[in-house]
Amino acid sequence: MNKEPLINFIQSNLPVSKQILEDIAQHFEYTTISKNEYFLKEGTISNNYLFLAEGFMRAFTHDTDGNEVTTYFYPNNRVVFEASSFFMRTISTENIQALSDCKGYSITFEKLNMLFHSVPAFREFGRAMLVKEFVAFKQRTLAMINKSAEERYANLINTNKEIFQYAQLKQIASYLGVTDTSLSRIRKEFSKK
Amino acid sequence: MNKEPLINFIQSNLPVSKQILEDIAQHFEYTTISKNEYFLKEGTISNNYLFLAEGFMRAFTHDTDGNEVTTYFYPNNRVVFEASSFFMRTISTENIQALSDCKGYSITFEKLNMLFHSVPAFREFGRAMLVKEFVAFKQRTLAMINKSAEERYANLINTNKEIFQYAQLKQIASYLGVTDTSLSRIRKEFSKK
DNA sequence: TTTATTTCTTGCCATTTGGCAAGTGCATTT
DNA sequence: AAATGCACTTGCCAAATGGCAAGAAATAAA
Repeated sequence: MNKEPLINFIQSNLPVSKQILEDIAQHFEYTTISKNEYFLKEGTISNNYLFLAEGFMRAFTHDTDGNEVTTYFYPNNRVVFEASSFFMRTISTENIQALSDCKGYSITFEKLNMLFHSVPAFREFGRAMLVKEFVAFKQRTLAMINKSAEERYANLINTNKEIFQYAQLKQIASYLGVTDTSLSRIRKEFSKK
Repeated sequence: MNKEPLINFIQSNLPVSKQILEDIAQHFEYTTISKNEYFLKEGTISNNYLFLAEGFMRAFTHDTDGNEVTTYFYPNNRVVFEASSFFMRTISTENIQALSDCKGYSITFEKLNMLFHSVPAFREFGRAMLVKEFVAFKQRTLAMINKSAEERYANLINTNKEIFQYAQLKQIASYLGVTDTSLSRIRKEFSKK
């Protein structure tokens, strides 16, 4: 079983020896998730931390009216986890679903903590991933406040074009904070330019 | 120097012995910040992690047009830090400013890491604070997407009334993602009910 | 291929929010 | 007390976005 993608990813975020990397990677296990299946279901406690080597996923929750709201998209070469449920052991209000067939390497909460304990340097990695997600959310909040829907759309298409390849309009719309109707129009306007 | 508030706060988030608590608290130092002064200035690397015992603060940044956007309010009995700059050692794009005279206990990045190392259980505390902030931002993003300005206002006044005591309208407006004009109107509508 | 189903687009109009400028109220200064 | 400066409010109108329903296009099923 080839864990190169995982090892490369960790290495690019944490400068440690090849030996330690192997040691860390060994505790992750190969995982596949078929298109439309769930990595996490709301109502459960998340117990898996995943490095997504191939594929595409999205997180979503339901608003007070019961509508799906996409909260995040996960391209490959990223870690996928729901911070609050996974680390705080609380019941998740979010779902994480594969939008294409996915392959990756996952580790349980218990094992991850064991690794944090036995490989102190790896804690930095864990923290970095957490902070990274945090920053992404902060920026998104900020964009929601001071960018127009069209600007948010433009930014998304410029930085994450692959989203449009995997997700459907409605899912992207709720992520951008507009209705699918509006997104359709924005798209039209945008294509004129 | 009485560190009771700090000790009580840590204890409420982490079940460890009185002895360990004292040990942790001993590394924090008493800090005061006068009204309108800065705990963090954009352009610098944040090096302090603060437990705010008394007072009220806000974080803000500037949007692309140069306008101030309030990104967070910090009531007392909370920790105050800018995750990305503090933990990743990056230059902050945010300011954190005292909205009233503040008192608290702060610790440097270096010392905090030393504590995480020497008191393993305390790492859980650090992670919990990070996740807590994260969750708060997620919820705010969600609210920006699927709540009207009036609902966001109603929620804020119900859960954080003290904000209205310390912050001015314009600061609250940018936090809620509306103009001060609109907030003024929302407020008027709201008071009718 | 034909039919059925789902996704996306569009027209029409309503609602929300913004922009600007004038006005009011309160506090500080002189 | 008068003048100045902020913070906040309000009126008027414009711009952005939403809601609904019908239609077009794409996709899946028969």
